[in-house]
Amino acid sequence: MASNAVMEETLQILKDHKLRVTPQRHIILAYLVSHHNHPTVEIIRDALGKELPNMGASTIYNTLNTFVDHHLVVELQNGDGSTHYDYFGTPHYHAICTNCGRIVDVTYPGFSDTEKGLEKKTAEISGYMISGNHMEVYGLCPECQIKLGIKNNE
Amino acid sequence: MASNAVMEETLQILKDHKLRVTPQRHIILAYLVSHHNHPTVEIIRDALGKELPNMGASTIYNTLNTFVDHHLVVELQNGDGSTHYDYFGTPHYHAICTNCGRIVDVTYPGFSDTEKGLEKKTAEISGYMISGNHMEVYGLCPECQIKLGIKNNE
DNA sequence: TTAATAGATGAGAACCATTCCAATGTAATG
DNA sequence: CATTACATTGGAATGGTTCTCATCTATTAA
Ligand SMILES: [Mn+2]
Ligand SMILES: [Mn+2]
Ligand SMILES: [Zn+2]
Ligand SMILES: [Zn+2]
Repeated sequence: MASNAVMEETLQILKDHKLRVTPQRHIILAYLVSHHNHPTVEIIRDALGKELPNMGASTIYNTLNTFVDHHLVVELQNGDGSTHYDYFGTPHYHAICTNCGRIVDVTYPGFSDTEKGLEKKTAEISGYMISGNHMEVYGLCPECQIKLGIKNNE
Repeated sequence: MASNAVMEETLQILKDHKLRVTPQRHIILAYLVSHHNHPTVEIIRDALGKELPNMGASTIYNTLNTFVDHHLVVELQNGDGSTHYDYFGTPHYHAICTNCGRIVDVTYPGFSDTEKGLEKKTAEISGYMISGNHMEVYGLCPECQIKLGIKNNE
């Protein structure tokens, strides 16, 4: 699906939730839809500073929290002290480097079944009414493996 | 396995890593081994205040971070702003209530296979050298379902 | 045992990501 | 237009965690 089709669809979700589509919300969402680097507030702020120089930090936090509340965006921690954000259009999970903090998307055929199975089992065992999940896998990214001399640079 | 056997075994792990077993480390570890309530630093501090009234907050943070570094303890966030800690003797994952923050342990026969499968797939796809994972499932705990009128109190 | 070194604790200061607040601005409603 | 509710902004406040450094304790060396 084209990026602007994704945008249209997502903006519609905001409207359906009776949220106003302000310029700030629009450009933050556009940034997240088109970048999958799992940015922090600071990175978003720097990237959008030219388009909306006066956008307050609290607006970015408010906006992202709103997106999270409506399940458009997920929050991630990689140990660097600040929260990372990710537009969650396509189901996936994350591999996080324990050395440099790099976060990469992962999915595979059948992942959805794994996920559904986990949620179903959890509901049965815990009695929780399940609304979602997060899976994270930790390890050394390929670059750090080389940097730390664990793997040879081929 | 008896609780003090678990303690002995875990203290040995500290010694193997050439870490000193101080009174502070001992009682914090004992607390975590015998409580599975996923406490915060504040809760640990209150609980142990009678045994070691002068224990500094920084000591608790240092100690817990050390345990985390050596994979004896895992950190959890439930959205209340502070980090929760969990002695991780037996592999399990967590169901977290999105309303009240309650964290409960979950496991089931075959969970280990699910986990191993996820790690293996992730290594193949991402090239990461995997060292661990975290799985969390979100939803409403049974009490909150009743409290919010979603489920009847039977 | 004593001396030297490294490791650990504790009190409080500092940090800093995030939230809160009050004032201002703007969109929706009718 | 008038009213109301929603959003943005900048700055202040918050608070969990880390940092600093003096003190203390365990370990090792002599
Ligand atoms: Mn992602
Ligand atoms: Mn647990
Ligand atoms: Zn890395
Ligand atoms: Zn609950």
